[in-house]
Amino acid sequence: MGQFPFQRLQSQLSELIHSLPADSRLPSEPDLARQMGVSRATLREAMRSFEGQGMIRRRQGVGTFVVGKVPVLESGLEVLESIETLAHRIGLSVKTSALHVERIEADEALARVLSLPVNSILTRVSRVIFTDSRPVAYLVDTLPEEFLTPLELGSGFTGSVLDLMLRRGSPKLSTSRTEIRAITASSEVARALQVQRDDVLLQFIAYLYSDGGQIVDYSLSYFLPGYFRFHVVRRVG
Amino acid sequence: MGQFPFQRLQSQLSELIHSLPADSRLPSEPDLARQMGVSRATLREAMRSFEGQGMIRRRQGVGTFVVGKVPVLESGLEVLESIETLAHRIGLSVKTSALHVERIEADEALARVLSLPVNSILTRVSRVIFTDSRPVAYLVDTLPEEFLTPLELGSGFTGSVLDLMLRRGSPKLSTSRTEIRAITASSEVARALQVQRDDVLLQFIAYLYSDGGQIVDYSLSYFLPGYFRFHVVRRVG
DNA sequence: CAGTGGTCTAGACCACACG
DNA sequence: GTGTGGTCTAGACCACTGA
Repeated sequence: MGQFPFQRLQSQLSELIHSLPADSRLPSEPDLARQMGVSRATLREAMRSFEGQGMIRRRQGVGTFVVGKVPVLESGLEVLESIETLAHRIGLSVKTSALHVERIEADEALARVLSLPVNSILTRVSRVIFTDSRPVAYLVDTLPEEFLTPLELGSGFTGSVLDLMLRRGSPKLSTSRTEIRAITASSEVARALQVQRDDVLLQFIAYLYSDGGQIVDYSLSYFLPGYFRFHVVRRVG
Repeated sequence: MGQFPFQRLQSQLSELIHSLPADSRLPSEPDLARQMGVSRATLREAMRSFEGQGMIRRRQGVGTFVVGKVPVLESGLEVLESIETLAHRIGLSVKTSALHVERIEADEALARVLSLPVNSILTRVSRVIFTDSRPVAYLVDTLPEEFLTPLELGSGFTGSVLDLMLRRGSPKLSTSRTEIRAITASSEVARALQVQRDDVLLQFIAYLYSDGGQIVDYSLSYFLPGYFRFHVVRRVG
């Protein structure tokens, strides 16, 4: 056995993956491990990075597949827009699924971020965005009941709280302060996005303000790298 | 044995870590695995996420330590500034180490991003930023020799190409287009930042333009989450 | 040198998808 | 049921640190 099984493995796997057509299936893990002359644990560890780069996709009970070119949702961060609007502008088709609307009470942490008393009534909207028959973003909006009640969400509601407010025209919105983080997927988010626990994600934590300076919406967004490309133009000095 | 060793493990470990004072050492991995009633592999997998969150730090040959509160470098993305300038503005002390300056030739990929002929002479400046006696950022600048030669870098050069150009006053700089990604650490970057391979990092890919529209500098930046907090103010519609 | 974290192995059992 | 990926185990050896 070589002294650096891991690096050798990665290049071997890279060649194998690139040599196969899109959507084709790789050998099963036990078979592939035997072929490569390593244990299954080592094989899986090496595969992790390829999955993180979006080159392969593993589906439990089915197999491991080569991923072809994927549509990319590219956007500047200067202007706030919904994923739906972004996709439409680019000419890409996205679908909302797993749309859930809940009525919840503010715990201490939520009360603090929304500047409200504890136990205030809130509306929570969570949803998963699909494109290319794959979940690529998981979005959770939390906002005071005064701005949105579950009852207001009739048919035709796509899940975008931002678009709904813009369509409604009230409250008047001004800006969103968005923090950008790199994180690993929790069990909950991993399930929603059909990735492994501990896979890398881009996270936005956003506070949306009305033109009166009030916090209208607190949102958490999780994006699959590879399907999104965010950029910002920074001025010097 | 319980049916979900992993989740139980995580909460047990979380309690243990929080119950210990900063900088204290955890039991060795074999000991801890025995105490928790799991195999060492499972223990290490659970520890990964804590390390990713910056709660613990593992050092080969030494041990695993609880990390206390760490200084955070917070910054908006609207304005481009060097890490040194940012740290100074916040009142934090950072040190540059592993400063390397090379003279290289543009390969095909570099030539394309810098809009130059292949084999053009380039200057590459790479460095690691320390704070709190820990590497927290790894920065690589690549730029045409006409803008910076290795010879220009006398003593007092901190490593910031941006600051040097601003001090020098030429070329005149306008904006930087910065792409923001969540990635896992390659072996090279992992070594520089003293983290595990596959640990999550925030990456900036930046193109710095002169006011003539020419690309002056192409930079890759890798940030340890937990030590940096980047945000952007987005306007609506 | 002894002790630590980093890597790897061979095998087992589980949860899941699909015929 | 059969075969897949997901998880876990017990043990081994390596690379590194610091006394």
